[in-house]
Amino acid sequence: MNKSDIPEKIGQRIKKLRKEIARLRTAYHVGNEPGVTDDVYESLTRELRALLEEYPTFRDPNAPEERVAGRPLDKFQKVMHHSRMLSLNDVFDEEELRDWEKRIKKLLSSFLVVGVPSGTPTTKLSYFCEVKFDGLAVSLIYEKGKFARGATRGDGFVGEDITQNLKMIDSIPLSLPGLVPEFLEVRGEALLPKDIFNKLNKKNAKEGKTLFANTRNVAAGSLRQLDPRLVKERHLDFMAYDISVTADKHSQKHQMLRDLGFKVEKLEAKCKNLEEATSFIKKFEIIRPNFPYGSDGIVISVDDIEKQEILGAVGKAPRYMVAFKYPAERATTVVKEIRVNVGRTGALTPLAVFEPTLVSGSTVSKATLHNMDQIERLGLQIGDTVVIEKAGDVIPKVVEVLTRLRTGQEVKFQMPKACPTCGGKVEKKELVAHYCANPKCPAKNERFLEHFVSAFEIYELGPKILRRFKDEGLITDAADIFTLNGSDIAVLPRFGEKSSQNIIAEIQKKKKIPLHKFIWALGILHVGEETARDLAARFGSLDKLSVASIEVMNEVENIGPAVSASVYNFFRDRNNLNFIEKLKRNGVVIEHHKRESKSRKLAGLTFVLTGTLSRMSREIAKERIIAQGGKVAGSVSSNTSYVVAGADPGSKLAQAEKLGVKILNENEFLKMLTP
DNA sequence: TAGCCTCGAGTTCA
DNA sequence: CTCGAGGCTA
Repeated sequence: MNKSDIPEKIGQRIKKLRKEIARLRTAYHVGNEPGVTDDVYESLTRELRALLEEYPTFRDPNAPEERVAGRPLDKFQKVMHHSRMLSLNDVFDEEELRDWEKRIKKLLSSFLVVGVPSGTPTTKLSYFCEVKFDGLAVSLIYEKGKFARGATRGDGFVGEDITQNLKMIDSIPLSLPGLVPEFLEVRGEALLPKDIFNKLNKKNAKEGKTLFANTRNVAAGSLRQLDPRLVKERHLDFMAYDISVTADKHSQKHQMLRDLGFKVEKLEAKCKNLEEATSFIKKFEIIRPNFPYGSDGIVISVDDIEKQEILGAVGKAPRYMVAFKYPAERATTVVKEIRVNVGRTGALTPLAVFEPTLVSGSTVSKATLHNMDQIERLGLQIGDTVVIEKAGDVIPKVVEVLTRLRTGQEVKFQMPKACPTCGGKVEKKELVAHYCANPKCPAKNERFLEHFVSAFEIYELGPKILRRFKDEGLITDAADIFTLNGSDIAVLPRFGEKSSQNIIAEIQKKKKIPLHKFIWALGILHVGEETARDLAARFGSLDKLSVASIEVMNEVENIGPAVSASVYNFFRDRNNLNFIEKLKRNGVVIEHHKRESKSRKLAGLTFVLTGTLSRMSREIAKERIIAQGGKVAGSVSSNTSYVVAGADPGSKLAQAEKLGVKILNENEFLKMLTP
């Protein structure tokens, strides 16, 4: 929200947020409604809190966000906890973590060292880091070594007695070995492993039932079941993290729990300082996606229990412990503007611009909306609050519009009637796409230049440099690139002698180009990398291709009427022929298509590459597969022969596993490549 | 002619 | 990565 917004608007936003948050809360508790996930709920709550912080006048002691936690349900017996079950304060980045350290050090110094003025940092603090599980906090009571009672956290003071259900969890010991205190309390998290969650959802999908949103919902839902047999079927797990015995260090308690036969996560760290804690946080961030249990963060505590006691708790959270929360997978934000980009073909693509928002570890400020249809499907208007996520953890995507948060001030978006860059006429071709009809549109030309140099693999010429060359009048079309000389470039500010020489050398090196790359570079409508290869293989030279009839082209595999017409028309256009002539004049040499190489050992096989290969780039891997008669596809299907998985593989690996496609690691793949 | 599969084109952030 | 559309197949 903008600071210049008048308070009245803020007040309305707060009201709307409160209402929607309340609605989501009941939907979650009563109706098990999927769709909107916890992330969305939390994202909205965060906005509300931030607004209230800035505009405290809107605070309302009776508002739902001031309530500490949900009330215990009536179905189960209520039990009083022996000591309050605290929850944790959250920090969302390193800076907030350092602020926390500053606060506790200041507190400790004023308590510990008499005579030292408060504010002086104490000696070093050591920390303990552990995984924060995404489950349900549970307290277990052991009397004379026997499991006597177990309860949920409830509101922290009073929880629900779910002893019967907890007994169904195999990893909760019913009796403890050796000599143990007469009364013992163990705290930990009841949760559902991810693989069981996935199986459960697969089964639900098969039976047409609604899917569970996440592992925590299942764990919480299961433990609320009145029939313990249902709980047994769910195969819940229990991870312990605290025990009511005296110890010097929190880390020692973990060891005691292990000795007593509790399951305690192995991944933990004793840290000498906050830097070590941060590196543990970073380490787990990488592991997290493949971690067997759901987790949304790391718990960092002051390891020394004596110091913990000095620090104590404020409100419902201890001061000696914080939860570092990883950024959510989904977040909400407000669409400020819908911008329109012009592509190489003149296609107009709308782009949503919104307040920079942290999602899945990076700050996102825009997302493509593809086309008008997509906007209508979403029902998106400018000013709407939307849910965003990152598809495959990379590309931002608008998932949904929260129409309930509308103020009535939203503005409907319309495709411009004129091209946003050149003012040219906009035509609606086919069903959905809009195009700028002006052949001289500067945006179109720029996109074409970028495409052209990337097909020629002239890596030194990025979009920014191309643009400058164009603005400075060094080039008017793509063919001019090949007659550039070093002194022209070196004149420009911020270009040195060396960098201009590099650019020139690179361009000269790339003058020779294989036929298929050249065809691709021309940017013929419907002719991409693959089709260009097919054409090159069939016709062998540009001259033959340029005179080919529609009928002959139609005979080529994978080429139908739309493509052949487009190619045919391209070579009947005088401008295009002139352009090709100019390229040749300027020194471009088109290598004739080489006959298939001797090795055809990969013929008939289709590969899909995912992740990073250590010994070669993806581009080279692709070339080598094709050189041996194989094919490379972009996505995994039942037709895929092999998926080659490098480091950090993407979702394609999971897809391969699902479809039972064979997976190769880099070494196996290399073996297959060498004849 | 419907329903796959593939390709093309446009896209984001660090 | 995603959407639309071209090409192939049943």
